[in-house]
Amino acid sequence: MAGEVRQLDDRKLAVLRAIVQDYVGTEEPVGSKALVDRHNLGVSPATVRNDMAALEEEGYIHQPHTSAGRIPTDKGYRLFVDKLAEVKPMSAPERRAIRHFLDGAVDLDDVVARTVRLLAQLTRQVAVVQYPSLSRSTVRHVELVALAPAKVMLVLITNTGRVEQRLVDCPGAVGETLLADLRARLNARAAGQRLPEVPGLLEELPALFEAADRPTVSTVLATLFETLAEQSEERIMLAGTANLTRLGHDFPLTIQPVLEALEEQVVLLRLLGETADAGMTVRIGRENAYEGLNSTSVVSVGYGSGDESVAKLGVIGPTRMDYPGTMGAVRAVARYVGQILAES
Amino acid sequence: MAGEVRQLDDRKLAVLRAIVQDYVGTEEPVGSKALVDRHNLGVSPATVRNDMAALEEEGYIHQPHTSAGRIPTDKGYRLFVDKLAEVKPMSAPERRAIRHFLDGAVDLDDVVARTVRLLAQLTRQVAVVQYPSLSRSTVRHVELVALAPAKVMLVLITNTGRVEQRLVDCPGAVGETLLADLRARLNARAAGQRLPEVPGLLEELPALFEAADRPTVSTVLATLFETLAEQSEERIMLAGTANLTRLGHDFPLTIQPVLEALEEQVVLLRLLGETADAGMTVRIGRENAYEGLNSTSVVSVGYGSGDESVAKLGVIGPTRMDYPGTMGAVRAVARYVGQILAES
DNA sequence: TTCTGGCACTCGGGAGACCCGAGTGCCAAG
DNA sequence: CTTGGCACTCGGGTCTCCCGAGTGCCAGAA
Repeated sequence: MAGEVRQLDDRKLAVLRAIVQDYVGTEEPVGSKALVDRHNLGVSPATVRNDMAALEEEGYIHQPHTSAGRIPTDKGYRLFVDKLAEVKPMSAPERRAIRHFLDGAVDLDDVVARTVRLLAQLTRQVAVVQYPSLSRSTVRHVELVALAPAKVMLVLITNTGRVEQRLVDCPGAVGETLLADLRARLNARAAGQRLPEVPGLLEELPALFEAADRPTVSTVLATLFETLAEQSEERIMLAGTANLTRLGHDFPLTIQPVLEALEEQVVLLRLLGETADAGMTVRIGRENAYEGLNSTSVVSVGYGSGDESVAKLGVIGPTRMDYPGTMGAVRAVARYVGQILAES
Repeated sequence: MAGEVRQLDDRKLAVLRAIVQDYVGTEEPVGSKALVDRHNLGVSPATVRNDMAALEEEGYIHQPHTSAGRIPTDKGYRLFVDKLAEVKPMSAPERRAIRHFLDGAVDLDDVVARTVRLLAQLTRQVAVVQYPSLSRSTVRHVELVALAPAKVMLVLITNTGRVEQRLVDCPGAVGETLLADLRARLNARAAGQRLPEVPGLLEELPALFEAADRPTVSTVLATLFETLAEQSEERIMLAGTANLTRLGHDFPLTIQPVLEALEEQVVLLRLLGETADAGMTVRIGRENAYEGLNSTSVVSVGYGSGDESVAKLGVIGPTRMDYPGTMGAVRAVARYVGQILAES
């Protein structure tokens, strides 16, 4: 008993796989008879019952009540996902549809909006897409534009195609030469650098200017830093909440905390933040830190324009979900979004 | 019978008011006995029953089944809202809380985000805020910035504080003098004008430039027009979907279409679009065009920085809602948002 | 050993039967 | 016009009963 991990033989694994598949399909506890009927396991129900007893002993499946069929536990799903399931690739028409749908996007926000809707539609679950985070992206260009004597517009362009702008109220009038000088120096130091590192690189910049100009320079820099900080607050878009209504019987109890979680961007961000940098992450039931999501699973993956993943996307659904299909859809969508980003 | 509109006497109206109030409070059909107990109408239950029969005859209330209490119909709520309800003003502490919460906003998007969450919290329903529409706002400034020989950044600033930018790939290198010239002419014609009118005003602009420069000018203008058009696509933010779970018994049937409606920005936009320009609009039950919202009411109002309303906000909840309170909250929030916008 | 058929047992949940009580409509008297 | 009285209705909670899917165990077969 203590610490002893028994090896499950192949047939027991096959039984577990069958249980998961049937349960996901029917949403009803599955019994030994039904199993042998629907999968040709080559053994009798009695044998399956013995295997089931063993699986239950090990905590992979569970009986709602005596004289009912079995349903997989979180641990059972975990084993299924880790060992028994093949990610189901999208069919060619599906891939074409994804491609086509995403190709219509006009700008970054539109890509994200389309992605999230697409994912919700494909998986028939709740889809979440985190925007490309600025913290990993780099400065492509900083532009300064005089709008009025003491008003300057600051524009930050990143390599991910994001453009952010701010109006700066300067302490005094700003000459065009000063502006040009500042712009040149800013870009010389910041261009190509990662956003979070920029403030450090610009620290002694004011010292290079004449004393009279320093307040202006400092003001502009302060606004720039603010923009950098604010924008690395990551944003989230979601879709498919209506799919929650298909959850089933214990409905109101389940949906309430989920909806609440979905409204808390912080929760969602943390959820996606736990995604491994490489490969797909599947968090099943109680593996999710947030307890409102204890009966849901989260399938998430990083995506990005190059090899590097700059942001995450994923799907939230009941633990009783079609893992192979969902994982296939998530992976495919992430891949195509990456391609789109790389092209633009 | 035919076409004859009977005048309801004061007591019948009082009975209707009491029915609405009680039903909103208890969510249960209200009977004659309970009514006289909770409101001192000065008459006996039997009398109330007669009045109820009359009200039912006129279609203001309705009996789920014989031997049950009455519940208001859409028509009943309509009469209640039009004639019987006073908008309930927010209390001083509430007003202070609203003010305080909104004052923390850092930019326009933040104002909208805070507003929608605040409204959801105050009303405990689903809140919807439409962004200040660009179609009514005017051009404050158009800026052109050369980023690379053939790359120009176009920035549009509106009087509502919105800033939109686009990168323009020009057919050839763009000189600084051309850019300055174009910028000056653009602003001379467009500044202060309403966005939808701008394209018309700039029509013959290319003709004023030398033939060699015209392709560039046209390209820039095309992008500008595109930005104007795209951005008058109005955007929407919503919050409080978790409040839908408090809807009650016939739950899954009700919530599904509502969630679907909420995901369709088009539906929401149309919904808010039906808001009257002045004053508050209340659409009750089947008065809503979209049939998924047949058992919900929408309370909406325009808001804006000046007298003019530039956008709409509102609340979606069950027909059985607290109209005076909801209307009070919606009005108060709209007013404060307007003030915030006016200040910035 | 491992599998299989047989068998007694369990128990969730659906189908009826039943009853309570809130609420009604109507009527006759005040 | 209002009121108290009264017979009637019927939704929905409770209780019981029963069915059948599913189980665990055991003894015999492979």
